[in-house]
Amino acid sequence: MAPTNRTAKPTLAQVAARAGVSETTAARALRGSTVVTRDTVTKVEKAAASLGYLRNRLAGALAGGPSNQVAVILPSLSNIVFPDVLKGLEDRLEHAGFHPVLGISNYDPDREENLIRNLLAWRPAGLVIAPSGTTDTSRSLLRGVDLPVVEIMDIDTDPVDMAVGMSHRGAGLAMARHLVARGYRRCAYIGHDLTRDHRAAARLDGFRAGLDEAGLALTACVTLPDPSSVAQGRRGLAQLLDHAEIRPDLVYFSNDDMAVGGVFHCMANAIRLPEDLAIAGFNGLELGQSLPVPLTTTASHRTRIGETAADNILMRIAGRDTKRLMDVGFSLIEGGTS
Amino acid sequence: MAPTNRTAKPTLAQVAARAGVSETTAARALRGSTVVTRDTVTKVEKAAASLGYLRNRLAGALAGGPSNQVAVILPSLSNIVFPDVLKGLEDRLEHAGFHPVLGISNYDPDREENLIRNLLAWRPAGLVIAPSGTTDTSRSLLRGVDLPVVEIMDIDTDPVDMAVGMSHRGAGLAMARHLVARGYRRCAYIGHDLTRDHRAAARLDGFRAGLDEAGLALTACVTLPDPSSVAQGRRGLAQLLDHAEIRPDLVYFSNDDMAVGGVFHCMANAIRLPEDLAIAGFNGLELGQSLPVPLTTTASHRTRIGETAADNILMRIAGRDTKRLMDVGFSLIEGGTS
DNA sequence: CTGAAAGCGCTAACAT
DNA sequence: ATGTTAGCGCTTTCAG
Repeated sequence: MAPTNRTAKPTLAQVAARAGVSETTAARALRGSTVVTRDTVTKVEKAAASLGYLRNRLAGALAGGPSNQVAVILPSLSNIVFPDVLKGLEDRLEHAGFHPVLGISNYDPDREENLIRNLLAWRPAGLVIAPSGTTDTSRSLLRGVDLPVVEIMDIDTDPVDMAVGMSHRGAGLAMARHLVARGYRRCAYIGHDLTRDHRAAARLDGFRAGLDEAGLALTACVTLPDPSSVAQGRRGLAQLLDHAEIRPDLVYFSNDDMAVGGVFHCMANAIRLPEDLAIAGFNGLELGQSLPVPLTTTASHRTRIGETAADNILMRIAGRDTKRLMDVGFSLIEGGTS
Repeated sequence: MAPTNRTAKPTLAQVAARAGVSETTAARALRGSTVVTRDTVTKVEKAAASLGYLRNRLAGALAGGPSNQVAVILPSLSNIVFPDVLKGLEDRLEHAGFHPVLGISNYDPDREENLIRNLLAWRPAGLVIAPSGTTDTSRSLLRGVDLPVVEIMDIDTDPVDMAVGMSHRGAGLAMARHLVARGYRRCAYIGHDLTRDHRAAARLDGFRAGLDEAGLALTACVTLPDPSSVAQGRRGLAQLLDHAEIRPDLVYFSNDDMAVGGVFHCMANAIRLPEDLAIAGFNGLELGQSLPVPLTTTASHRTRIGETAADNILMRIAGRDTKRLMDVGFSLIEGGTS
């Protein structure tokens, strides 16, 4: 009853032998093929259990069976944004018996290219990637493979296969229009490292366009070299208010982490929100909405992006058709900080 | 120069043929074996590139080559804690050319057991698990395999192979002693679902023991049925202050997310910290330390746990010896909320 | 409903 | 330094 040997893994052949059937039948029984007799299934299952048999999917996948691995490439795990996406992905994959194989590109296109190559070497059933300045080589690698590929987060560019996300430029634009309509005129921006995070850059671009429509321009634009964080946002606002020639009536932050830092700076310095200063962020994190005064921001539907990406990978594996572009949209949250 | 065919993946045999060498030599060249002539390496690499060859690790691993996959099983991705661990893991694995294959148990022992089985079927080079009430079957599965296994987060129980983490009971105990020494006497507790999160339960247990040493007991103990969150913490404190018969001078929260919610409740209701009420959390998240008044809490070294786990998996793969128990410790952060 | 044969693409031995 | 041989453990044909 106990596994006989801790090193030599029992094989299907051994299970078959013990059950007194052929390897083929044993395989069919174990995978729940309907053609096998209930009787044989029981026999084989008993044999497998008694040997402590553990299916070897390496062999299975090599022999032409399906893989249940999906390569997932994300730029970072440092704030909650990508874990939220991953959660959505994992959840749907899990329910279908699939597993994500993870790679973190750290916003580095070369590392990303490497990851693609390494993960494809495992012949996954699909690939999901949140691109970070993808190289031509990367794109041609992805184009050359015969498996469903979903590019996530962004739908502003033309995907190799499928894309799930939202328009970041559109989100920045919508926020600018909204704030201009509410009467803000002296808008400043505080962001993190934009050369790496091109989606944040797209939002800023859209925001600028929205101001421009009203004949306005940013009164100040601070970008800090480090990744976004609450501490960074707090520091950024302190710096901006110290040095800016024009005192802004609103600050648009590159994301909610940064914006919450701004809110904390205001709290600590008796700057009233939104009377003295308005603040807006991006993402719609729970954190921002739980503040004493909820943050004005744009909700990005991160988990839904993950779920939709997974669902479409799974659909394609099942042989069904999918759309090329899936826009999960965004929603403006009118909080109390503006 | 372009990949010849998008479906039929070129094999090593084809590369070898085109380079005019044997399969073995081609393999050696491609994997950077030192015995091959620089000349042949060039030839083979050229052939591989021209065919758009992509290594098939399924075949390699099946044939006895090394796997570079490491199974990783975590209970959740919903707050930043496990993503932080995963980040540490991924970072170190990545640098060694390894990839995590992920499973999320959702704090469900049965799902965990399933994940173990499914992930082991891919014959990973190692396995890292943050157990959630692991079943006997799970433990015997893990004991029966021939690969390095690290149980992470907790070192309060005896590991199957290796364990990396800290004593959660110890953290609760240390916090209680610290707060008692600072003069707090009416301590309450607010937590999330403890039946699922046994590490939070261990902290509470330690905290109680610490109070007990001073002849004290919790004046109130609220546990909410849902997962932890800022909103939940805020609600919990509101509820506690409404209903508690004894007004506490301190509330220990199950973690920082919850504690930050408590801080927000105080801010919104003009409850002064720490004069009217003191608050303590657990984890040492950046969020809590960026508050206008930094949170009193215990720093758990989450990323370090991930890094250490990965390092030890890698050491064992390299054939080196490792310790059974690795305590990364914790550190008390004396913030301004106590 | 079950079985026999062939082979997935690679790597580790063992030659040479 | 390179080649030959023999599988790894399974799944897919194709036959009964």
